Amino acid sequence: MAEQTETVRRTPLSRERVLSAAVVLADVSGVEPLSMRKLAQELGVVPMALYKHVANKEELLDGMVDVIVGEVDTGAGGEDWKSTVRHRVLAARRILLRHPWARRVIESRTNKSPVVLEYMDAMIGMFRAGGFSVDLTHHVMHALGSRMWGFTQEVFDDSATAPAEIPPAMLHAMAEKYPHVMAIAMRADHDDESVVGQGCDDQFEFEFALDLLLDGFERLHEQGWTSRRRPAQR
Amino acid sequence: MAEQTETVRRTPLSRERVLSAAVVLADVSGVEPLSMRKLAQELGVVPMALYKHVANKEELLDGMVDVIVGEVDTGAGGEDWKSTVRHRVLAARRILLRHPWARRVIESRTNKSPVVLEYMDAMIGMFRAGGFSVDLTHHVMHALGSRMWGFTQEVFDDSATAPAEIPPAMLHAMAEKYPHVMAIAMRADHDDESVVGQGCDDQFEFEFALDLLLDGFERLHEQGWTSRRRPAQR
DNA sequence: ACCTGAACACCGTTCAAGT
DNA sequence: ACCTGAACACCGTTCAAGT
Repeated sequence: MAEQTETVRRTPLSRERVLSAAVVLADVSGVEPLSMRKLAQELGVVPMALYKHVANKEELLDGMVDVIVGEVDTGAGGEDWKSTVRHRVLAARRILLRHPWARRVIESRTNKSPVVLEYMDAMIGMFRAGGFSVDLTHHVMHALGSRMWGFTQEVFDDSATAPAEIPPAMLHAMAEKYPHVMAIAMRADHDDESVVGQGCDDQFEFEFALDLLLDGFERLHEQGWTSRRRPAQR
Repeated sequence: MAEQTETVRRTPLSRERVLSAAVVLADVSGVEPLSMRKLAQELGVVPMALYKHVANKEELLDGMVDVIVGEVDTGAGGEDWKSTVRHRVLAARRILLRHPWARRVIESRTNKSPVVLEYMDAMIGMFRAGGFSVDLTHHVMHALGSRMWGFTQEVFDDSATAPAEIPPAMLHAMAEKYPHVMAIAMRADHDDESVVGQGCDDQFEFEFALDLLLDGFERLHEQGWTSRRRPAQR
């Protein structure tokens, strides 16, 4: 019996095994319910055994981010800086969409791991290779923000306001209180055949904003922008 | 003695008192350590007493966001849609900077409260009043994202990589591994007198990105953009 | 030296027992 | 009917006792 238990735990615990098990667990049921204790149980190990491979839960989360960032396809650039950046960001997005919890965790990390620094360094390098000044690149990276990881905080979630099971009386009341929100949720455009409550195409929204930013960056670069002048003042 | 205790609790508990106490507590020591139990203690009340005014901790957080959003100065618009939006966003930012925890909490909310819906409705209305189509406004709101609340996730935090107490040997090693990150952290521009590690001006970065977006929105609007065509394709 | 069970100091929330 | 103490089912992590 004790022997069989030994057999089950054949593969010894390692940082990698801990991290990938954590990623799988988060993929399956989210990060919030992910606990050191549950992770240990999943690995058939006593909770304290984890602390041999990660100092604490914070470091576990750091490691999980590294796993995800490591999955991003860094091959296949483009011809110019713009398509290179675009490709990398969309490659990151593909990974992030597979690990929805990663968005929140990446945002909560304060210490940048070597893996994360390397990713950012590469992205900065793309702008520099495109001839961007250190100055402009700096601001451009800030403007890009979390979009460089392929995600945005969807703070405008009209799918929640969308039709579904909402009773007509309530819809009517909402349309009176929040006419603009409802107009968008309903996509009721006068000069167009209205498609009611079709939800959002997140990928389209992401690329819309990404391209808007990249176009803006390009314009500033071409104008030889420096931080002496503000973008609003041309 | 029992009488005095009564006297101390003079003002009866109310939803408002619970929420504002929670906001104060979060301002002082952050949201993470904020617990129902500590909040109750702060109010001189048994933990369960809170549940008379908020259904659970989620609803407490919802309410806290409402308090913050309610603080945003909604007066004083501008002449055109652009300056109106700009003013509102920067007004929101002023409030958010006073409640640093609110950023994270706003992002974590999935249910939009009436207060939040009203804020978004007003913002959508600003674009609509500026002549924006429902279609364009929809995408523009997505592109604005959390920036409509006056904050961005500062995922590119070079203050962490900045000088401070980092030993020169380590700085040198980092400059070899992450040359681009360090170049930006050091602000070492060749064709300019280099100012070493001055940290970031968050307000400048915020306005830089905000204006970049607003300029982009304006351009699309003037071009009569519709979602049939993608922004990258002009 | 390594490993780990029990313990500590917390949580949010339920529930039954008190008034 | 209202209020609340105790309890439940969890946490992350420390630590001392076992091997």
